[in-house]
Amino acid sequence: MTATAPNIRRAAELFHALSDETRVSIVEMLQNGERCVCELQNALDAAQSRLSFHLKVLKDAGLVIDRKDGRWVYYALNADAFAEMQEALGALKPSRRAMPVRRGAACCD
Amino acid sequence: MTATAPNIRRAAELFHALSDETRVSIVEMLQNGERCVCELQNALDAAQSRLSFHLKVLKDAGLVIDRKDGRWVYYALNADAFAEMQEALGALKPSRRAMPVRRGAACCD
DNA sequence: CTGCTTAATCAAAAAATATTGATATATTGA
DNA sequence: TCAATATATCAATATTTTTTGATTAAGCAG
Repeated sequence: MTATAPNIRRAAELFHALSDETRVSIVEMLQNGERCVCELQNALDAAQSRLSFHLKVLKDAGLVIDRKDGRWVYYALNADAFAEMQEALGALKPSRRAMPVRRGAACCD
Repeated sequence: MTATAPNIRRAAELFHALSDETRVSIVEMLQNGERCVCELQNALDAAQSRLSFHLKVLKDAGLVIDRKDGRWVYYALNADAFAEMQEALGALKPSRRAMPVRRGAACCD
């Protein structure tokens, strides 16, 4: 039992992709449609290679897709991955019938 | 403009809290009600100080609350933070009317 | 009190991530 | 063809996280 269930691994990967402010900002910018790297660069005032790095993290996690057009590369959000994330989050959030307090029984013996 | 909007910072903090497999596993265990540290320890087969560390990350982000009872400390999920996370995610996911492809206009000049 | 048990904290080491600056590749326009 | 532009990638460094092994504090049973 050293391995982690794949869904847990995947959930962590997805959340990890959004665990950084720069990446959240990128996603926020892409919220209303695709943008090329240089637009993001201007808007976020981030060095080119830094942006490239974060875009790769997002892309590896599947949260964005890219499309090359001439010398530009346009990035856009991938709705499927966001849906996947919502499911993952839904599966983790406290269930309606979780016992809030467990009286009496000791936990460890 | 060095500072990040607080909601972006907060979103990253929340996602960060779930960006690690151990922490996702902890949350999954707490899904059905509170557990004391030693129970988590047994179930996850993790060293005590390691678990304590991850519980602290979750607690600092507000995702869990703790309750001391005798020599045990019980941890439980905090529904409010999960709701907050769902909102954050909802705000980031592609909007229904996002232009999928922007034809024509060059991006940078 | 004394001795166990639970759990937090701390310091050091290890591992993973992020940033920077340089270089490489592809595309376009002159 | 040549120069300029957009972007990816790489290597080195810096920074942040995570793990580990003590140590500490508090609660409880004898």
